[in-house]
Amino acid sequence: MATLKDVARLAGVSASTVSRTLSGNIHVDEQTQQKVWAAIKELKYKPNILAKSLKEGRTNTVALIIPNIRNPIFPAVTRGAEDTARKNGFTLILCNTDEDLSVEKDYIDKLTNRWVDGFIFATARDDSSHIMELKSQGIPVVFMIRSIDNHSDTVTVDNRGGAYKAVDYLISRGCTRIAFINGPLDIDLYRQRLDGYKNALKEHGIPIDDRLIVNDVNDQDNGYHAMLNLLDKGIKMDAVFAASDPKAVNAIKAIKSRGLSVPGDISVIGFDDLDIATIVEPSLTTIAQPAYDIGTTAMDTLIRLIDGHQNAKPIVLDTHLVVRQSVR
Amino acid sequence: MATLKDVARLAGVSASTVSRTLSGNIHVDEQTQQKVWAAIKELKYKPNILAKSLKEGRTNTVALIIPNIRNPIFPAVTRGAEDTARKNGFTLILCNTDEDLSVEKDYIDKLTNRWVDGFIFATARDDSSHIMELKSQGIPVVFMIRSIDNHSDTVTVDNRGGAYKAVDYLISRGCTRIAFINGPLDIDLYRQRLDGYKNALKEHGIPIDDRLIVNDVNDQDNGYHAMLNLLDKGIKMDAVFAASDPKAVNAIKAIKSRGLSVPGDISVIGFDDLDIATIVEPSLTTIAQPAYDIGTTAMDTLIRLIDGHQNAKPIVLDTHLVVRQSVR
DNA sequence: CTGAAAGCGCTTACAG
DNA sequence: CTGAAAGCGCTTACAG
Repeated sequence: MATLKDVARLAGVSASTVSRTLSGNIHVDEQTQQKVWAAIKELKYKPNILAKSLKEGRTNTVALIIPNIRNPIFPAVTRGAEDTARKNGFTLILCNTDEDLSVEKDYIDKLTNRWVDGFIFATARDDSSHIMELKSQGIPVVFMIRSIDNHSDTVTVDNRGGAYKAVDYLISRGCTRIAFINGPLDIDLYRQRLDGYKNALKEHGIPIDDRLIVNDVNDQDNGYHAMLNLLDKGIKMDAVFAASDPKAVNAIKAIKSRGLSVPGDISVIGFDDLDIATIVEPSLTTIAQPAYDIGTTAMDTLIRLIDGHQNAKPIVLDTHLVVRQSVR
Repeated sequence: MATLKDVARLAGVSASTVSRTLSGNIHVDEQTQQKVWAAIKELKYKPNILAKSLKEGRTNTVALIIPNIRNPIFPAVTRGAEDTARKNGFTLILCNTDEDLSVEKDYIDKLTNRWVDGFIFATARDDSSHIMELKSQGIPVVFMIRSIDNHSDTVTVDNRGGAYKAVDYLISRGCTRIAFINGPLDIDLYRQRLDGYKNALKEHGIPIDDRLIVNDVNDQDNGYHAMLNLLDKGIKMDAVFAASDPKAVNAIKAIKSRGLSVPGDISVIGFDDLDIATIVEPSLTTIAQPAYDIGTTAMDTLIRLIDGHQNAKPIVLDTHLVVRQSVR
């Protein structure tokens, strides 16, 4: 492949001049420019980005670390992050960890070393001290969807409020025995949704029954057996709040598999508003989060950080109720 | 951040020696190594991968270009590609084009310039001459899922055979008026599936009725209105073969929306075997493709290419019928 | 407006 | 086994 020097030689100028006409921010004589461009075309020259980045100390590349590419919420969020990255001249590297900490650490190791200008993490858990360490080294880091504490470079949704809305809606439809299928509590958003669930019950004077709460549902089973369990124990319930749409879909499957009907016997409400919410039957009533906007906002925040600005406050986006057929 | 030189200075050795103890393939005195490692630890030194790659002319990074991250077949395939990349010490950059040629060209421009050692494309169309040009420049390129001609570095599925199986099965269940909801014909796999569809009909002596064939269904609508149209025209049919699971799901939605039942009035069969096949009601009978294996095989093929080997033949993986509830 | 030179942070023949 | 030097392909003060 042709290099800067090859172009310079063919055009009869110095390497500096080629570099300058390429960058465009220093004046180069018209005549000279013509010769340079001609040489570039003839040699099909493309600058070596590695060399450029090494010199400039910046790659215009950012990494987005997601925990599970097969959970559709992440592709949805990714689209927003991608579009915003592109709009600002950044390339996005997408890394999927499958919730595996060692995979995540490998990616960080590889990418930290000047490959990328910054990170967005959608993988934070309470034990993510390795990410905090990155941050403390001065590497731009933004937390998205999940966060580990209240620092400023964070884009999340109002999980407490969203969960409250879900449960409040169920209660308004006459439900009083409301089960909660929740994710692992070492992820803050599940703690927050649990809070919202409890708050709503309390405010309506409905006692909290711990037997109705299942935390720590993992990604493999994703609520199917958790729901089956609840059903088979004979615990009375008239509704289920699932902390994500995939969990809600699995809960519906489980309920049906026991010969019960949704929402006839048990109402189900989810959290996300993914495509599957309109595929499952009955279609899923759920709390919508603005996936695309989460992505764009997180990327904007990261780019500001890379450009040396400070971000004032954590950003918390709103959720809203989408009523479909799964609540009576 | 600390550099090689900083480490060398602290350890009281030359940069060469640090580099050698790091690489591990040239003998360095035990004593010296100890000093070097101590310095590395103390300074928290991490090598600058940019500089390393520039020198070595290789980044151990590969790009996977996919057309639509929200179509679950691509996340599924990506997992396989990722795992194989990691196993071989490569980092995977995932790029989503949203079927937009200009986005694709931007990615190629940026990544070709030494960012990546090779590409896997799942985006090939008949007009993808820009990809062939990459190949002709000697850059390792593998086609996956979609291909543009029969060259060796290609991992696809037996689309003709798969489509044949689908239609053959419908016929075996007594269907004779079989509609076909297909994708754009400038993508080879849809031409092949069309071939398989026609072959199966011919072999069973069933006339081909062009009014039953809808090609060029795009990703936005993805079959919903195509199906509605077919229904509203009053064209008689007892089955639908959809060229992908998302299209099949949308066809089912459309059929139901007209008050007809699946499979009572119309049987539906898909192609993919994604999670949504078990979410939709009735659960979807479909032709399964080995998504994860496609990913691993494509990545293996690319890595062989990067390592300077030739790949003998195009790889064509098999499909199989998964019977569920959507065919009577 | 342009060129020669230094340097980004590595690796690797070349000597010893 | 180890060091000094050259070089990967760029960019950018420094001179002129």
